Amino acid sequence: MTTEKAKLKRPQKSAEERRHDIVAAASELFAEHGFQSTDTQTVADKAGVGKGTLYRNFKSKEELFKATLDMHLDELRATVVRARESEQDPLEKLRATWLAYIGFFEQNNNIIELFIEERLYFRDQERSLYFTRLERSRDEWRALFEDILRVYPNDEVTASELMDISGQLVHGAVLLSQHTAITQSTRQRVDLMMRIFMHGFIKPGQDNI
Amino acid sequence: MTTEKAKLKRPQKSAEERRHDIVAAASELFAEHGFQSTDTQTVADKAGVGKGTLYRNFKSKEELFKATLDMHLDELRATVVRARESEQDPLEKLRATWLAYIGFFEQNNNIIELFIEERLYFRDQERSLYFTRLERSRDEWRALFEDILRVYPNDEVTASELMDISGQLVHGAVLLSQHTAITQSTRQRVDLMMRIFMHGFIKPGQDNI
Amino acid sequence: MTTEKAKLKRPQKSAEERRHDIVAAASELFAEHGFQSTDTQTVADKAGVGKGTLYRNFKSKEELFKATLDMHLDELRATVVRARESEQDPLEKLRATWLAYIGFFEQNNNIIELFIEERLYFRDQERSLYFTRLERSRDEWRALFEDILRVYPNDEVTASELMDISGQLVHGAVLLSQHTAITQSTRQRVDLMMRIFMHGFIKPGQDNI
Amino acid sequence: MTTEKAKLKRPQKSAEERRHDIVAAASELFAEHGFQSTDTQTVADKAGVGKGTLYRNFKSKEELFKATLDMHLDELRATVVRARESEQDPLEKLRATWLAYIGFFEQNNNIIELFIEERLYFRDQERSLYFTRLERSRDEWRALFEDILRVYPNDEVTASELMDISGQLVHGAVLLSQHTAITQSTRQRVDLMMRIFMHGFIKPGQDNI
DNA sequence: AATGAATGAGATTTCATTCAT
DNA sequence: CATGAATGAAATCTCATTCAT
Repeated sequence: MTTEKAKLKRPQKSAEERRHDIVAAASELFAEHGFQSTDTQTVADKAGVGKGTLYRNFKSKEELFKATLDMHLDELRATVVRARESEQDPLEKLRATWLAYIGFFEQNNNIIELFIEERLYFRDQERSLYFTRLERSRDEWRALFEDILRVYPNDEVTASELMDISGQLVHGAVLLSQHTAITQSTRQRVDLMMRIFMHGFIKPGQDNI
Repeated sequence: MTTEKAKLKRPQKSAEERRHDIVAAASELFAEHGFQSTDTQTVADKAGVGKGTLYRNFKSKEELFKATLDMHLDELRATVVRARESEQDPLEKLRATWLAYIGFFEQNNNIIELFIEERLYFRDQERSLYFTRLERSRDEWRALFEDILRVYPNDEVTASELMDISGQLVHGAVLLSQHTAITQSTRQRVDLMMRIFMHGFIKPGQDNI
Repeated sequence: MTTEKAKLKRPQKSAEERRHDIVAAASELFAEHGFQSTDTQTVADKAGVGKGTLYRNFKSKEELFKATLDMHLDELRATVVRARESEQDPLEKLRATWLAYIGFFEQNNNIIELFIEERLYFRDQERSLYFTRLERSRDEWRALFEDILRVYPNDEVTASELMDISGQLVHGAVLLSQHTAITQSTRQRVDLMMRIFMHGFIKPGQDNI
Repeated sequence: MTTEKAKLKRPQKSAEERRHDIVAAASELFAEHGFQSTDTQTVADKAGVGKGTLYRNFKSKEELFKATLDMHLDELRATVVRARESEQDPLEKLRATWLAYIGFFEQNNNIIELFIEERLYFRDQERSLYFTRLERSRDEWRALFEDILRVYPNDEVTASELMDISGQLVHGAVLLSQHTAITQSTRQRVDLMMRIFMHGFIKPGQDNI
């Protein structure tokens, strides 16, 4: 009788925890091998659940994949928001945000590839999760650049344009970071980005000599 | 009329042509569906050859995939070199090269994803083709930035650093171009990139007001 | 009636039974068409399982083939041991063993061909299962012939030699039995073998007339 | 013009020779890897001809296989007949024939497996070539044993029975020779076979002690 | 007549998903 | 509700045979 009770208690983990375990396991495996090369059996094993449980929680491998992307996107957003709010000065907000963004992808190896894979596989079905979210946060980014332009007025450039260049710098950094010999710290790289972004590489007055 | 007759006979293409047909078909399909989701039968059909022919020319699906990447990389290199040599002024060389680079990926839709897929699937086996090539052309890029710095001396930045920022801008542009609502022409975007890269967004003298 | 109900439900066989079903089906098909000409789909169909089940139980077609051979070798050994132990007198043991051996191959049509196929296909990989087992049982056979020589001493022949001749007679019988018009029963053939083996065909005293 | 002539002379080999080259190449390969595992490309390469030529000479791989078997059977028959005719005394004829038979298979490694493979693959179609031939030569064998029985009369055994035992001994020897540690020469083994075949292993007078 | 590139049916094996227990 | 054995569609690759040159 007492053992009965014990038995019932075993699968004590809440549904929420179960889902989380699975997503965590899946996340690592997807990042390591990609979506197609990761097999559901391996995910189930790593999560410590049966394959049936996996399918009770996620309608399909695809949905599981998207759930892992979602999880990472939530983390990314939280990281970025935290960074932005840690500073007062608009330029320092920008620096902190860039640092957070690039740092996030450095710590979550291969994640950027996952977002790109999604584009390949589920192209037909809908818009990519990553870029949907990116879109959604555009206004926040734009606001940041508008703040910056308020401090450093420049009627030859718009907040949108700065936002685009910023996006390119950051995504370029993320994409290349794993493959360029990393001789500098992320901090140093971000500082360089800031310098060029702010002043360019041409010294004032040197211009059209 | 006389060529018509020739066309009706089946196997009168040279081996070279055959390989090319296959790679061309594969290229489109890989770009559209990715490596794993592309079926060798479909490739053969699209190339207008039997599956056996495909396997006579390429030892495996993987080898075919890599041949596809190689072909694109050859094209990319040719495009970029042509652009660079079309201008005399170092800054104009840079502008032309950026334009060519981004233009190439705009015209070859989804190709960047293929290079990223390669990273995911064949990670264990060897270095990615794309980044191997990138590495190989670093010296040419660096030389360009050294030329530029000769014209616009600046001892606060190195050619390597400019090269890194340039790489970020370009790859960021490629990655984002397919997903950002494109309101400007590539030309306009490159001009903006040049402006910021050269002068930053902060007007001289405004600095730390 | 109650069992009827159980039968209708699909997967209620034990893992052991499943494996056995598959091996049984495979055995028949291999014996009929040989290893290479037997299609795994056909085996699965005949066993009443899906192809996936077959591969869950046996890593490859080859492993299935070997499992089949193993099963038959187990049966053969059991048959032979049983026969040998059914008699007390050494010569009667021999007769019973021969009978069992030949009878086994008569009842398991084409099995000898399977053992020979194994030799052909897997030559490079390892020693043939059949001959490995044969080797292993040599001591038992030799012991039998030593017993016999104890009863009928003959210093012109060794137990090993008798064993060799016995082996030839038995394997020759197995090989030929399916192809010679069988006018006699196995029993009669074994009796003839015994007569010649014991006394030869030349009557005493007739020798070199 | 003169070179023209030279060109025409190139494929100087007669059709007969070509066929022979192909069969010779095929024979080795079939013996080494078996029928199914031998591929026609390899045969063509080894024979030094194109695959088309192979198919001009033999309707199918199967026909080529049978042609190689036929060739070996012709050789076997010639060898055996030569041996038989080399002796006058019936018993010596037998000894010589056995020796030739076993020697033939010792020199043509794995050939016995080929005959057995034929049984497996072409079972449905017709009688095996080997056993068809065996059948055909039965009369000659029987005549030999009748001769022997004329010299050593024994009304307890028939020529047919002796022939069967002889067949078993010989085929058993062939089958086992490649797999038993061969400590004796073929000659020695045949002598032992003769001794037992003639007198058995039981000394006269010892019989039912 | 000889060649060997092209063909495609067919074979093995994998793996996402289901479902009886 | 959890499990994992069972499933079979689908994918890669091979190889006997054909046929244009």
